Amino acid sequence: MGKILKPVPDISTEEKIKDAARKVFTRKGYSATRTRDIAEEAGLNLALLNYYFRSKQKLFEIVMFEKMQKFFGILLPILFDISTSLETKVESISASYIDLILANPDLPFFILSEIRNDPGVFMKIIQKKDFLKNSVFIRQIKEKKPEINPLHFLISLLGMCVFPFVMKPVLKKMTGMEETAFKQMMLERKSLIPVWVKAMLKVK
Amino acid sequence: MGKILKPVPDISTEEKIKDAARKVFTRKGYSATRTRDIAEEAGLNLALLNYYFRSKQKLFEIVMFEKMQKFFGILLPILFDISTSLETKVESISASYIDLILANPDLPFFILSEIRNDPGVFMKIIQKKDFLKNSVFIRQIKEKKPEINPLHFLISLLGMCVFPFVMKPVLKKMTGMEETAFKQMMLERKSLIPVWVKAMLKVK
DNA sequence: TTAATTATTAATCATTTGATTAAAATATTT
DNA sequence: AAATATTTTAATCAAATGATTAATAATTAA
Repeated sequence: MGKILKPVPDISTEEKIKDAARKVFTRKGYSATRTRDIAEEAGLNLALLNYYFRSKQKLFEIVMFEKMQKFFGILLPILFDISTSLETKVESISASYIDLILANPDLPFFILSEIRNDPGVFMKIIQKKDFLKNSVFIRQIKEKKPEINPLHFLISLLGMCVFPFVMKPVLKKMTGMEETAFKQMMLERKSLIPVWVKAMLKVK
Repeated sequence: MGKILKPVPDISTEEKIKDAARKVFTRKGYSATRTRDIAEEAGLNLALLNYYFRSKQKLFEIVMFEKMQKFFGILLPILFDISTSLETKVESISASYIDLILANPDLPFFILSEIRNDPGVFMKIIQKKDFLKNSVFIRQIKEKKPEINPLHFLISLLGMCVFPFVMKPVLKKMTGMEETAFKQMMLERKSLIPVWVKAMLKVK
């Protein structure tokens, strides 16, 4: 017998709410989320949401900001890395984006959806209008393919990495594919996409 | 003077409601749409929605079904066309998808979003689980690239066509790009994507 | 023209939902 | 231990929202 040595270090109420909010908001989006869903998910009284965070909106903003940092925090450092080659950047983006989304399947849809609903939320992450054009990545593409708008390649690269996750429900319905098979394909893409992008940059 | 010859043929109330519902549902999604938004958009009394269509849900299903037909009605005939080459199919898909979405900018996000919320709505369009695997398109790819899962190429093709529209709000914020410049880029992609896909199928 | 049917409106209902409050429980300080 | 501060709860509020109703207007049939 004997008393319990570690008296339940237990996660704080505030953090329980944020955890639940992350889960529900990213799965259902702001509009479809009820504050009661979050309270239930957290196993807490509804009033505690307003006690710790002032409103649904405020709680959402905290979650949204976190998620945006996750999503763009991977991309931006790579795009602006002066020490790596274009090829290396393409490999890094493929690998880290696919790994990130495999670990956070609802992330891309959530981000794209909420930025679409309110492009204003995006401001806190992205400062200047045209900072992307001066990125190392874009300049490296322009060097290799001066005749084509370099944005085309960034868009295609991101599309090949992210879009499969966005269309996953469609894909599953159309192919009968299971989750494990899907994940397997996404792992394959980590090495396929760089090969494809290199081919795209070389052609014509 | 003289009386009006055509005495306002005017669109029917029922159609006015559907028009408004199409617009509001596709822009905001099911959850964020208020029946009052639709009534206001149509310039009609709220009760008429329930008079002509039984409920918000029923009205939504009609719109959703239409939109799915639009979205998949383009893709499926091409994928199953036995009379065209793989190259032709890739060109058709690029061209017709990009044109379709340029004319209906909210379409892809709406479709992907609502299928994600309720994969059941998809059933009415897609019948068998694995019908895609037996499509001419997939077989043609398998012939040309037996060592890679042919789905990879379909996913990449669709990603390159559709994803730019899904990430448009992000793109605009990050580049300061205007609507006309965006459209211009999408027109360029109609010819770029087939070139890229061919290169992807050839490489390695 | 009158009667019957159909379409439209304003008012209202019942739920849902984000938020608040006052009391109770728990923890902290003195 | 008593006093004070903090956290949690149940009950409730007000506004929003999908839906209905009963009365009115417009159209069609007799």
